[in-house]
Amino acid sequence: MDYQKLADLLFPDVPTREEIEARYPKRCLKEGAMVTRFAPSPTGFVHMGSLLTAYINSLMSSQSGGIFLLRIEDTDQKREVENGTEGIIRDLENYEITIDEGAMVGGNYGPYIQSMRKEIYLAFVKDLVAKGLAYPCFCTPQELEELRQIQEINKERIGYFGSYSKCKKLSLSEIEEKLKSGLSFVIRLNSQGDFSKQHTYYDLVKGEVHYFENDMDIVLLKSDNGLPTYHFAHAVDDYLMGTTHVIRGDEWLSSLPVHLQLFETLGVEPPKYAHISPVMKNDQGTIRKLSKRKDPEASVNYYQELGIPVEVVKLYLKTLINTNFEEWYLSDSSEEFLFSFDKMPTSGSLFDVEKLKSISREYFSRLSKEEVYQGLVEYTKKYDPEFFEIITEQKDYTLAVLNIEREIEKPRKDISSYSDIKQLFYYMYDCFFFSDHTYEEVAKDYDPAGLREYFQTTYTTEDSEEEWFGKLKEFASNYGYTPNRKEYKANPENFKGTTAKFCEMIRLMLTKSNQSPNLYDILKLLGPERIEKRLNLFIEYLQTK
RNA sequence: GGCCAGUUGGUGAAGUGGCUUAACACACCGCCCUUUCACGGCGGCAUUCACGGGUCCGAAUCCCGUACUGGUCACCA
Repeated sequence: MDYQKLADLLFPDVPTREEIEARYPKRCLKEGAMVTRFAPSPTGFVHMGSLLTAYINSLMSSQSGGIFLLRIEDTDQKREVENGTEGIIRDLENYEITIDEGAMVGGNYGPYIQSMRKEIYLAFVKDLVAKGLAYPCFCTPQELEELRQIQEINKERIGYFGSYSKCKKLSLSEIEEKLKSGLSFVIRLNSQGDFSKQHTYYDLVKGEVHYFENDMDIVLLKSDNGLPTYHFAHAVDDYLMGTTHVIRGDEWLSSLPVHLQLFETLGVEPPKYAHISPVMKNDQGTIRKLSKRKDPEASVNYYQELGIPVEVVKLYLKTLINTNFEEWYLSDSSEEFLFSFDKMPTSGSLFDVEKLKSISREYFSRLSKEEVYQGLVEYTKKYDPEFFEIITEQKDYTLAVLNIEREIEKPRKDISSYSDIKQLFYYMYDCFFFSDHTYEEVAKDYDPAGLREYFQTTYTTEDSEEEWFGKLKEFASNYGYTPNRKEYKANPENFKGTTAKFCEMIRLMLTKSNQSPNLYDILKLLGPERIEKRLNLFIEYLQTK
């Protein structure tokens, strides 16, 4: 068979492989620099699993001084979503994952959208056909279905291979005839693989994996639009784009033999592969992949709506990528942390929102009041306009509120998201305090007279915290609240309660809640006027009880 | 169903033949500190690494089998 003739017949006006290759010179990067890529379909959004993949790719390239590129795999038009690419880029931007080159960003190895690379794939396919390594197949979906059924009945492997590859046996004139009659065709690989031969591959994450050579004549070029299949596009693109490391989900592990074979057939070096395990979820006892459709926490927007900072999600992802990262982060080490493939988990890890929130609390506790304020402004602007108004009108006051037990050696760790803040500090704002909330349970023996007297005679805004507390104790003590717990425990009937009880009243009066940060700070910030109003309300409330 | 991979507390996991009476972190529990809640401190939480067998002086670590979980078997990526 004259393969060159066949190639010309099939693809008359297509550039040569050499012409294409000339456009993609070898990259000049320093030793060890990784060229990685994120290659999603343009489905319009990035979910937690793909964000993790993208992030690992980005991390590995940037820490090695390499390139991270974004390629859009839009060879399946059925999957395409309007503005799908923009959505992906927006999500990556939100997560501050920098794309060095790629779709909508540009670069010297483009185009980075596969549908725009049609002639490139054609050139490579033509080259393979001319070498007898690929051939046209005219089998209809019905024929393939029949073949599958036969193989199923015979308990054979399913696929287009060996003696089942009937189009491989077509003569040139037969092909010519079919073409003339306008039959549509795909281009298949003429597989040289031997399924009985086993090899070992060293995956960067999974370690040694064993596989058999591929002997299936897989489809390279699809019939409908002349676009390549994923497998072929992957080989061609990553070769031309100079990808050194393919980091992808481990659902691809089983097609690794095909991909390795494709690179071999093209006569080029394959990239190194790292197959990462998916993020899982325990769904009422069954463990499965985190699903965008079923799990709200799989959506990257979920965290933005909750007000969990991007940095926190990234921090959490980093702990999933390499668990020793967390130890490093907590240790405040000045040394740079380097991620490594062999520390990545080989089996899927469960996504733990509790852990993420804990990381978030730690993160928030390290922020300055300005940083929290800034983040809160951005968050409320989008998700809570009412609160936004209030905090921008009362900026300095809000700053002071946010600084309660912050910027000290052991700051509070009770904020896990921007949406927590309003709930945590509502009582610092009259508009919320007086409208939305009710007092938490009130003990029967609260003594409003004592409270009133305390504020009339003893409390002053001038005192330092120690002075304040000293005076409070003294006052409460004279009023029957002992500062001595043991004494109280021994003879409870002799006292109205302990200092704690007295503080409890103040706290309830100020916040309607029986838990809050340090009273001293709250009193000071609220100021005499607000205190007076709250005192009156509280006493009124107690009298109705 | 075939093939491939994985399986260490409630969770993420360290661990690569003796330094492991299994690190660290989250969660949980107890105590201490204390004006509440947090924070912080101290302690508890796997006598055992899915199960069964084997190799070895010695196994979570190596080998075999079983179970379970996941992935994959498209002109989808």
